[in-house]
Amino acid sequence: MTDADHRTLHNRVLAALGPAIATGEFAPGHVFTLERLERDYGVSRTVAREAVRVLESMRLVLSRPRTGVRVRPVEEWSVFDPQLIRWRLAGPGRTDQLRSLTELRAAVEPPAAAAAARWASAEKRGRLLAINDEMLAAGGAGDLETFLELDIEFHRLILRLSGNEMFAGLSGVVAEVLAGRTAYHLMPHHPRADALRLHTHVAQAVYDGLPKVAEAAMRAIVDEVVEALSRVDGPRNAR
Amino acid sequence: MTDADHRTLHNRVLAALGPAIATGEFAPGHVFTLERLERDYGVSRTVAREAVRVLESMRLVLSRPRTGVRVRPVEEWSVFDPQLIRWRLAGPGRTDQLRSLTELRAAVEPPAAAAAARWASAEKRGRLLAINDEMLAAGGAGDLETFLELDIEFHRLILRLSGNEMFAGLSGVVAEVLAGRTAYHLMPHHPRADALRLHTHVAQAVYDGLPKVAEAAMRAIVDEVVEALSRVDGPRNAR
DNA sequence: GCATGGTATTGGTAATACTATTCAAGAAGG
DNA sequence: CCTTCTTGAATAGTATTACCAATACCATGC
Repeated sequence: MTDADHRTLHNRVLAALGPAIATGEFAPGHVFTLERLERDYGVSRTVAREAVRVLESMRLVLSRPRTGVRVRPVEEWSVFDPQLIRWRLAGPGRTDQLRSLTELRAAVEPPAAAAAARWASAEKRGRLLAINDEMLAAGGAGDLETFLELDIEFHRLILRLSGNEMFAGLSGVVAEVLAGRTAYHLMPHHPRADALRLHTHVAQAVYDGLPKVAEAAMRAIVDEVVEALSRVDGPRNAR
Repeated sequence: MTDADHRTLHNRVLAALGPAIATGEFAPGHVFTLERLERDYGVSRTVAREAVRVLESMRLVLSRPRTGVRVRPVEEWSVFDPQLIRWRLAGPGRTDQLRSLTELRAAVEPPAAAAAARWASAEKRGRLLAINDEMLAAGGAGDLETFLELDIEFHRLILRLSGNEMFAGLSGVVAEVLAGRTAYHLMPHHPRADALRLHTHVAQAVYDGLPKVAEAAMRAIVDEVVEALSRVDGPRNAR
């Protein structure tokens, strides 16, 4: 959610340069030099180099002597880098990014719910029921802001309870997606009654240790989310 | 597959420091200074800082004045960073990493196969059948090396054909897993007849534009892989 | 076509000044 | 006494600058 620490200069350069590359303003193949960065952002060579090194580790650019810094083809980018995801969500490609992330959610969350039902400890499974209760309350009261927070917490907890580090590593991404689809008004941001019921099913199934039920309920949730995104944003091929 | 470019000094520092952190030798909470890096690796301050910046962008460490560079808790790491995944696969935690990545594969590849069947163009779907033919040939001839290469290419193509950037972004990871489980001898590296048949089903279903069939066949493949990993490596709770 | 050398640009070092953060000592107040 | 707040020094990262080395592109000329 929070952007990278802007206290350091190289992060400020990244905050300008990263989005420029991520949104395609500096398209793949585009070349710039360190000196250019020094002039454009009024920073020293050291700082410019640090920024480039970070972009390099994200596989956004390639730096070579005599050539300069070249933007790499999109297929080579580390598209799972949280920073890069945030940059793309903030730019004009946010709809595409949101769609691909939502499809990723739809793939991962059902198995994650199943794993949580199988492996999670009793105490933590209880927390899921508690959050669900709060969600029902906030949803009924029409308090959309806290509902969003609880929704994020619910899905984050499922991913953590799965006991799989990779699944858990997606919790930040899922939070971005949940926040993003309301922030960008791409979804009807009204908690629907059937969605709420399905969350209860997931929580209860995880609590009762029923992997298949948890997986099916979660799949119903995410499939509906993918559907809703198509309705609002147009079907996939019509982009 | 290939490690990061070792031509630059900061990458050589990373090649030593990264694995040390990734494998827990430098545990979370551990603190070191730039001066320490300068002395240990015989590099200048500039190079040491560049290495730290990269680790920082992977969320492995936090650098603060007066404190030094502190290793962050594992839950905060960017576990999808390809570099980090490679470091962990090379260390003592490779079994756990392989298991979590395999579960990730199992979650993502079936939906990816379905998406490929829905959206991919005719020409590229044909390539899938061709690779499958080669796989059958190599498998029959007992040529395990080229079989592995083709297997990697097969799964990479599915992920690319899905038309989802995030799925496609996992193709490198899947390649690591496929290569890793034979390299570390954690799998019986004999292509099984039923696995081969299932690959054919996937290729044919994608070619014929049958998402549900492609998804089911792929799910059969990856579920068997997860099963096999449990058999060889022990069930998940007995780690 | 192919060698070859000039040159632009990054790679790396070193010295130095600045700045943020911590921590301890001491003062002020309860 | 004990607690809390201020103050200041020590420490380590942050940033700048200048300079030399290495590299790889590219034009030139054979």
